[in-house]
Amino acid sequence: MRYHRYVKGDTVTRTGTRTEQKERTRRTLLATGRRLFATRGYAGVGVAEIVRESGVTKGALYHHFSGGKTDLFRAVLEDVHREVAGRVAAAAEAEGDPWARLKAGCAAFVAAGADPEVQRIMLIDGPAVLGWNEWRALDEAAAFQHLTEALSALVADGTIPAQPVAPLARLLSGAMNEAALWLAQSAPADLAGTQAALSRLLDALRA
Amino acid sequence: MRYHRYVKGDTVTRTGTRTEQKERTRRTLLATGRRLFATRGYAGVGVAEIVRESGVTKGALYHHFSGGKTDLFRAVLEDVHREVAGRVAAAAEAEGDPWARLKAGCAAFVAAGADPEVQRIMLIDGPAVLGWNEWRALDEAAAFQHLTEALSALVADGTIPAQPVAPLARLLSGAMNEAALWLAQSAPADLAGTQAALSRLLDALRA
DNA sequence: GCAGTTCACATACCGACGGTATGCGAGGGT
DNA sequence: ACCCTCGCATACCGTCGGTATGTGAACTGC
Repeated sequence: MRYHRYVKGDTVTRTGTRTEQKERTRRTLLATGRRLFATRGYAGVGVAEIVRESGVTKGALYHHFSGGKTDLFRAVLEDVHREVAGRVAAAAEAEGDPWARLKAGCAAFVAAGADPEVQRIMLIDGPAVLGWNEWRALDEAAAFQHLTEALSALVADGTIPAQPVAPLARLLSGAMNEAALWLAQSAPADLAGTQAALSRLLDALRA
Repeated sequence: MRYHRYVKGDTVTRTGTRTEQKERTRRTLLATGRRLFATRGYAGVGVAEIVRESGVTKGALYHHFSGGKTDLFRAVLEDVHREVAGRVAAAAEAEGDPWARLKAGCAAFVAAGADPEVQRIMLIDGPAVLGWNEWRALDEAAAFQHLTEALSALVADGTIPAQPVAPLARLLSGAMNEAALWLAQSAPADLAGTQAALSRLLDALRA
């Protein structure tokens, strides 16, 4: 029941069954990678540093993420995407009518994206590291889907004039991405102004 | 009046004065870098390949761009930004009234961004390589400025309700960036739909 | 038109980094 | 109690970005 790591110099002792330990190592790598990627960017951090701060070696990293640094980043990005999507969904579902849901979801997205940690990973390095196609696929499965659904509902009930929702959703998604990027590196005073501008933009969509 | 390059094996002969030759080398490096960065991305191309295809060595590259690969990319990105800004300005100035200028400029930007070469460099790798702050500064000096001026004019003449133009410009800029990204990797049929959605979004801004 | 200087490169070399092949030893099934 | 599994550790390699130094043609002043 004890996991004894094979180490040359000293002997590191770890606890738990093998699957527990595996999961713990994986989570540690994900957490360390996320922290480092967020603070210094994908290109600015090496795998040596990631494994060092995780208390493991490169062997462990490549065992869990066969694609190496890129695979680890992908996993981190997926986590971030899920987290943001969760926040957006929670904010939206707290509201009753479709219009309020849309505005709450958009505000939540901008607020979430304003987190610098989310930012650098999701909006800056994500497309560059994985390529825009793969990044888009991840986004599609996360927050973007909520946006499309909300817009569809609003078109269905006549709040927004009939039109294809897909291109509109892309435009709004891009607008909010940019808003989040701006907020992360400006005075917090701009948050109100940006949210207000977004709110006006959304209001303008109503017939 | 002849420039004789010092080479071990064979002897490459070049023509022109020293400043002419310098400028030619610089332009060649810029052109090669732009082509390679556009097709395979910043991380996907090495300096060895750039200088090989340029017919020079690393010494030349580091002589012209002391910051190395990053500096070359920055210079390429500035070129691309200038080019896009030029296209946008030309399209806008061809129109008479401010509203038509805005719409023409936006359409031109989306069309320009749809060029995959512009795309990868300006919208994907740009922020990741140089950092968002520096990227933003370049964009600010280029196409983004035209957008802000156009919006200011429309607010001044009452076409658009009075409001701070800066955050609105950022939202629209982000929307158009995303639109361009989408267009570059989708069927050309989507261009019409996206342009239509953007047009509707802009129309919605009018009081 | 010649001597000395400049400078636009070429060459050689280095450290760092991402990736891989292999070894090991504690779980865990039988 | 045995052996196989597998989650790592260790050692090693190729590549790549960057740098220090050399070189000779283009310029400068006399």
